Amino acid sequence: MCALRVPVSHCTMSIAIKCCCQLYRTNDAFALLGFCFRRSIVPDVFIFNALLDGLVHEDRILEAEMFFKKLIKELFKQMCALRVPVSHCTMSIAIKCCCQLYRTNDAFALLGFCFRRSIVPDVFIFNALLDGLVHEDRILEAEMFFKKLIKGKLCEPDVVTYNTMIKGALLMEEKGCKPNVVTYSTIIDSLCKDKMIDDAFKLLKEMVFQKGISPNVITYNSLIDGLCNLGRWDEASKMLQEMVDVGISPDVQTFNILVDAFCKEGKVDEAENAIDIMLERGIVPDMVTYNALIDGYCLRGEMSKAKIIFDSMVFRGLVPDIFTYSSLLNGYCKSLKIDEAMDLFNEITRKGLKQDVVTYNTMIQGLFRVGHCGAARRLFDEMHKKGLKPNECTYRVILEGLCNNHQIEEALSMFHLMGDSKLNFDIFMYNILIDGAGKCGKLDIARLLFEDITKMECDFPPNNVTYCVILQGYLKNQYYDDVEILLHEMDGRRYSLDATTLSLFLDQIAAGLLDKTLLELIGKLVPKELVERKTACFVPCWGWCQLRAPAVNCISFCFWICTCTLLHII
DNA sequence: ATAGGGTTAG
Repeated sequence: MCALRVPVSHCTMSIAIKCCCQLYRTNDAFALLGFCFRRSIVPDVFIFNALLDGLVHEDRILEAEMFFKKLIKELFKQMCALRVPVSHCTMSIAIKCCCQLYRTNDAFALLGFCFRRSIVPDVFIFNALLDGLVHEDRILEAEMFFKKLIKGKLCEPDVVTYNTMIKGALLMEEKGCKPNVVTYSTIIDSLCKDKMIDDAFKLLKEMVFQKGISPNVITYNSLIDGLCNLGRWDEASKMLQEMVDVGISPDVQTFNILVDAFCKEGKVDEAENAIDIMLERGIVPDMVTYNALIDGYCLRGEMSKAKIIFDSMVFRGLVPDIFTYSSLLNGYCKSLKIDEAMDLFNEITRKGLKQDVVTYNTMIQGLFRVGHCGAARRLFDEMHKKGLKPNECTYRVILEGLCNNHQIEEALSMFHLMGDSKLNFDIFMYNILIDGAGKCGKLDIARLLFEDITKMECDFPPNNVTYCVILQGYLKNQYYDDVEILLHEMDGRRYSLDATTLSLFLDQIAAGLLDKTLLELIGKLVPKELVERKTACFVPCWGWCQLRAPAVNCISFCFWICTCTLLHII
């Protein structure tokens, strides 16, 4: 193969090694492993397993044991010597390998290696470790590790994590150690937080009907919170009713969940209603209740009402905390009352409360909004001096602020600085910059950034927003060459157009800048749920269409309706 | 032992 220049891939080696092992020629397989290293082919868990399996087949158990112990050390030594980079992927494979071989302790040692090498473990690595513990019947340790992951926000658990934990709970029971309402509530709560509410209900059913364990007020609160966060209001109120029916009284936290959910939806009246019910039931609103309500008014820019709630809170003897001030600060900033915001910002320190990264982020954003870029930057420096570490949100706010104030070059240099400091920059940051560049008329920059993330091996592929903002950049700058390709790519990725992008398309088609044959393709990119909405709006919509673009025929009728709905024209 | 407040692109 080498003589014929047939490329020898990882797959080839994997097959060859497996083949040798099964033919009782493990020594030859080890020779091939050496070949892998020389060729910089990184062996994976299947290759290691084949080799170990081969040794075991040949009854070379001691060697297998030794091989395994050496494996990790040797592997890294060889890899380092050959300058094969020890990547995140290598560690992931090695850890998984250990776990599957009932060597979870070794796997945890490797986790330490990760931290020392500043390789950030991800959900796959944590899942492997959890699974390893469960496999070794170390369920309690698994449960502790799981809680540590959640509390320390070390990773976002995924469906595999939960399946492992559920499997663990079942295994626990088999061993005669029964999981109780706390075990189940812990898992249910994490499922709810991750919007996996249907799985949470599946687990609830299992808990109630198969294990005979009754949910408590905490279980209900978690479920109600999960439903509210998904906007599934009917089910949330059903749960609330069910809770009362089975004789569990909603407590202050239950109401706080409801108040907070109403406020976030902008339904402050309903939140006030909930507080009235609360008072009728003799439940005393606490700090969290007031903060939620204040935040609700601030989000709507109703600062005088927010202030009234603030006063009544103080009247009731509650001392406003950093959350209270932060909401008010956000409210003033959002309504562009920058002097009031600044006064409040200074008041925080006077009241003996500590400024944190959130209050700084809010204030910096506010200053950028009114164009006070210098003041915003000074605050950013001040934050540094105080030893407060800027987070991803800080950088987003600054990038967006600079872009909106036409300082795209500064934004770019800040972005590169972030890259050097190994801060996590993600698709959000790219979207902000692409959008900003497009708005500043720097389409070349927008295109370069877009190319950056569409070329192979980028950690984060462009998302729906990326496509929308790059398209907006193209349309605003009347550059149409790639528009159709981009739309096709969006279709292939099942992405959809948002209201802003749609309206830009509409306007330019109506103005004759873009060919109307694009409409069919655009129509495909309108979210389906909108197509099904309100047939009653057909008539006025059609009239509006003809008024704005008489040339449009009915191929894209649905598209037009959706556009109108999106733009709140009907 | 398990649950509830503040900042975040278009």
